[in-house]
Order: sequence, then structure tokens, then C-alpha cells
Amino acid sequence: MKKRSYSCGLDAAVDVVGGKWKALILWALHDGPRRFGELRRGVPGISEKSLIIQLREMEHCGLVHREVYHQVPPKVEYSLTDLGTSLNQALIPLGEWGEKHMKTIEAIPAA
Amino acid sequence: MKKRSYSCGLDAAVDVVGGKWKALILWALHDGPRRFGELRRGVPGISEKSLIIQLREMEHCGLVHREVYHQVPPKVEYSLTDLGTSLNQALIPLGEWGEKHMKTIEAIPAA
DNA sequence: TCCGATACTGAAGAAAAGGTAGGTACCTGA
DNA sequence: TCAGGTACCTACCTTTTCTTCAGTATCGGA
Repeated sequence: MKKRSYSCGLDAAVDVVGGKWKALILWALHDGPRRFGELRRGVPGISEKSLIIQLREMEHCGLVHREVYHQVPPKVEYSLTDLGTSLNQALIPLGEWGEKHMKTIEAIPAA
Repeated sequence: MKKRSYSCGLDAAVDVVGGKWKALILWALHDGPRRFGELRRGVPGISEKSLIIQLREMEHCGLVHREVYHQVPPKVEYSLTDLGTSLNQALIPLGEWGEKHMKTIEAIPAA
């Protein structure tokens, strides 16, 4: 969320879900609430710090809901809001595209 | 294209179309070939340098095609390949989501 | 003769994103 | 007493991304 005005809908969506991790985190939440530790394990490669920052930003945007259980040891659950769920729906075709063309993409030389 | 393996399709798609500009550029090409200058004007806010870099990367990935006309002044046209077109299709729901929720997104406070 | 238009390239630096490593607080169980 | 598990926070540093600004080559037109 850096911009104040967008040139089109895609511009706005990219601003909200942009970056390396947000789409993956959203995806990881698609079948129900997840605890912090579950997300960390469910999004391979992400660092704790990045995960927290992304979650906070998405909470701020109203995409995810954060529920704290005052227990010991602490328990925090993250879940999708209605807005987050609708965004997740919009990401499905992109996920399918990636699935379909993954082999092609992986075969692209790095240089 | 930095990774060699992906945890899921969405991961792969984000890797290909990630960043601030690629989705917008792809979008700008959706109704036919565009010259370099047209793209620069059609994607507001982008610098020449970024535009070229993004175009080169997408050409490398097989998403866009670059056609040079040896004229003076020079003319270069960029167009979508089949792969680029299919990716663009997958971006449509995201664009629609952004369109629908743009007001909400714009109303989010910066802090 | 010099300006403008086209499509770039390169250097330099700022800004954003991400990673690492440490620490906090709490209670449980050994 | 002390390690272990939870969910963080903070400081520091590196990497990546983006912007700015300058410059290249060609030709037509003023």
C-alpha cells in the first residue's frame, strides 16, 4: 500500500498482493485458519520476520484476521476475511496457470 | 526467474509476473502490439529503464515478442506470445478484483 | 547547423525487501 | 534449575529493485 491512486484494477491488486510472499501466504490460508508456526512451515523458504511483516500488512489491509488466544504457550490464529477470500478466488487462475506452465518456467535458463 | 523449483503453481506464477511492473506491462499489451514509446506512455509512472528491463526479462521468459523494424527513426514493437496471452487471461480476475475493491484499497490509511 | 524524435545503454545511488541473529515473556515438564 | 515450545520484536546488514540522469545513433525538418 504505497500508492494513493491506481491506473487500473490490476494496478491496485498488484499493490495489495505484490511482493514475494503475500500471494503464497494468502494461498496457505485458503483452507481454514492457520497458526503462526503452521504458516511458517507451510510457506517454505520464508523467514519469521518476513512472515510477520507480511501478515501485519495484510491484516492492515483487511485481508486477514488475527485472533489471539491468551494461553500459555501463546496461540495466534490467522484466517481470511471476506475480502481476503475474494482475493484468493481471483488468484486461482494464476495458480492454475503456474501449475500448467511450471515445467516451461523451470526450464528457462537463469542468464 | 530466480528460483529453480516451486512449491506450487502460484509460486511459479508470482516468480514470473512478480515485481511492480510486469503485470501492468502485460496488461498494456492485451489489445495488440505496442511500440516502446506507447508502452512508456501507457504504463504511467514507469521509468524508461525499468520498462526496458522488464520487457527484456519477459522476452527471455517467452511472454512477449520483440519485433525490430530497421527504420529511421527506429521502431520496435512488442506483442504477447501465446504464453503471454494465456498469462494475461489468468490475470483478468485479479484485475476485476482490483477494480471492484479499488475504493476500499484507496481508503486504507498509509500508516 | 542544430533540434527533435526514436529506442535504447550505462553509471550511480536511493529505497524497498529480505535475511540473520539475538532477545523477550510465559509456563511446562524433566 | 533449566531446557523447550509458543509468538513474537529489534538491530543490523545484504540483496534486490527502482529511479535519475547522462549519453549513443540515425535522419528529417527549421
